[in-house]
Amino acid sequence: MIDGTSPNVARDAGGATARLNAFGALEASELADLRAAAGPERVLGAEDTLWREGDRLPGLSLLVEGWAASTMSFGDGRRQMLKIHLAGDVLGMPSLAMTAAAETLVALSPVRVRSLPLYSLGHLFESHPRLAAMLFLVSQEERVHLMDRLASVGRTGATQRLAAVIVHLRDRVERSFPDTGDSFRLPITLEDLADLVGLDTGRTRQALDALREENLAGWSGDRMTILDLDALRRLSDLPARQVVDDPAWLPAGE
Amino acid sequence: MIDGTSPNVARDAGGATARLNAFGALEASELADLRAAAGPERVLGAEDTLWREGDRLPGLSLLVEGWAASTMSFGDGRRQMLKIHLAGDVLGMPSLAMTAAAETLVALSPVRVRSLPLYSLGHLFESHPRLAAMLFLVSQEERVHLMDRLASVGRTGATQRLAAVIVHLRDRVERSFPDTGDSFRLPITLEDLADLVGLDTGRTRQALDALREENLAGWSGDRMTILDLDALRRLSDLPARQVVDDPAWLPAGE
DNA sequence: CGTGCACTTGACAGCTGTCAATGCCGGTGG
DNA sequence: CCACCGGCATTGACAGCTGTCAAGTGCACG
Repeated sequence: MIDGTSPNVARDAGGATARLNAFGALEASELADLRAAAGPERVLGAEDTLWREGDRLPGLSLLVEGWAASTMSFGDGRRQMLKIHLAGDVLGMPSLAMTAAAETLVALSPVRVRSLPLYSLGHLFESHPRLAAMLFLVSQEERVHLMDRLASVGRTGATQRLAAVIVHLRDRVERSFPDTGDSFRLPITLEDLADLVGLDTGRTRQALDALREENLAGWSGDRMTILDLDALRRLSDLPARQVVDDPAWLPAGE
Repeated sequence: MIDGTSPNVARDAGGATARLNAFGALEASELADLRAAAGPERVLGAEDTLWREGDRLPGLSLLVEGWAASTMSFGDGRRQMLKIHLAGDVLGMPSLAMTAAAETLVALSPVRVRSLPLYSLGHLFESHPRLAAMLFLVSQEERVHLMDRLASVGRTGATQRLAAVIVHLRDRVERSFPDTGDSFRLPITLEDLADLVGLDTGRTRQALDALREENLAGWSGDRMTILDLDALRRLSDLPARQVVDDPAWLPAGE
């Protein structure tokens, strides 16, 4: 592995199963076809760009290992980080609906990715309806995540926003790597974190200090440590989202 | 019709086709099954609630006619409006991934809705993969929309944010009702608009005045009038998103 | 030992939210 | 018909929060 902190739970089928399994166990034939569809692994370095907003989307990518981020930039250079992607995430789905990529995708650390050709997506909807429905559900989950972020950024102040981001991150890391303790690696710069929260670096530092001061969370070097998750969540004022287990309406596997 | 301003383009199959047709024409059998799956029409009054965040989601709803909004509220009463729904929208999809509804859904005007039972969603993925893929694409489009909003709210000031919201609204109204001119009905209160943009009513009024001052847009009573769309879009600093026409990878219709 | 990059800190202006006072309008009840 | 009331909109004062900018620090790298 490139990096010592990514357990291989996400490697089953090139990084896709960690997220999909949340909505029900994958069957053997589904897994096999997923494996077959994904292209060979490619390795990219930190700060490499998979694609830029405005580009024609080259296709979907499965993030097998490492950290990546999607961002949107404004004309004056301001940048909003939309999401940090972890191993197991499928990259590029939103832009499928558009003629040009809506987001820029950059590696935050060295990453390993496998591309997923578009025709195989069509095949997937035809041959594996249950798998397609799971992909659909992952997208709905992302929508909820974005809605949470929008509400947080639109209606709360610096510290509260930062708390929300940290809690979200922790929940996602925990779900991908269930054995994560109260601290996880977060290999980004302060400016990246500021872009993620929607603040400048000065205010982000202040907010971090505030969280540290109240023994809620600490960030040193590239490691985020949660000191009081419940209090952080209360501060963020967002409910703990619980992903549905195995929706009754899912088509049966074949 | 309840209200004089909604053309019936969206009524083909109970409100779903306006959005789905964007990604390719629906076939006869697809249409017929959609029609059959949707429940009877229900009429709700303005300010009626379809469901509240935290509720168990009663199921999907097709918005046949009228305006609705999804919102998220914080403990202290602050509220973020996530989206204004138009006739043709499918309501409730994000919460499918969760055990409890993530958003509150309220009618902004009298509305007509048809419920779409969950088991029929499973059937849809099995029997109409092409239709399922279109529903998938609609979700991706929504993700891009949320990403745009997040970037706008996170990184731009009051007037710019308001401009972005107005442009987004116009684009969506225009797409659902192609014969819309430079003005459309927007039956919401100033406070609703403020909740949508992520501002208070005072600042929203100021921003509206600023747009009016520069002959970009005007809002009087319940009607929004676009005076200079290009300038508005430039101000918002978000690219004009172009929805993909007929993706090559879509499964063939049967 | 220099150079560059990221981080830290602080002053300051500008923007935004809160709050309160006022006006407007439609609906209700006398 | 008229007085009253409640909801919504408008406006302004004010404090507080946030972004910009600049200077200084520490560290990794060459």
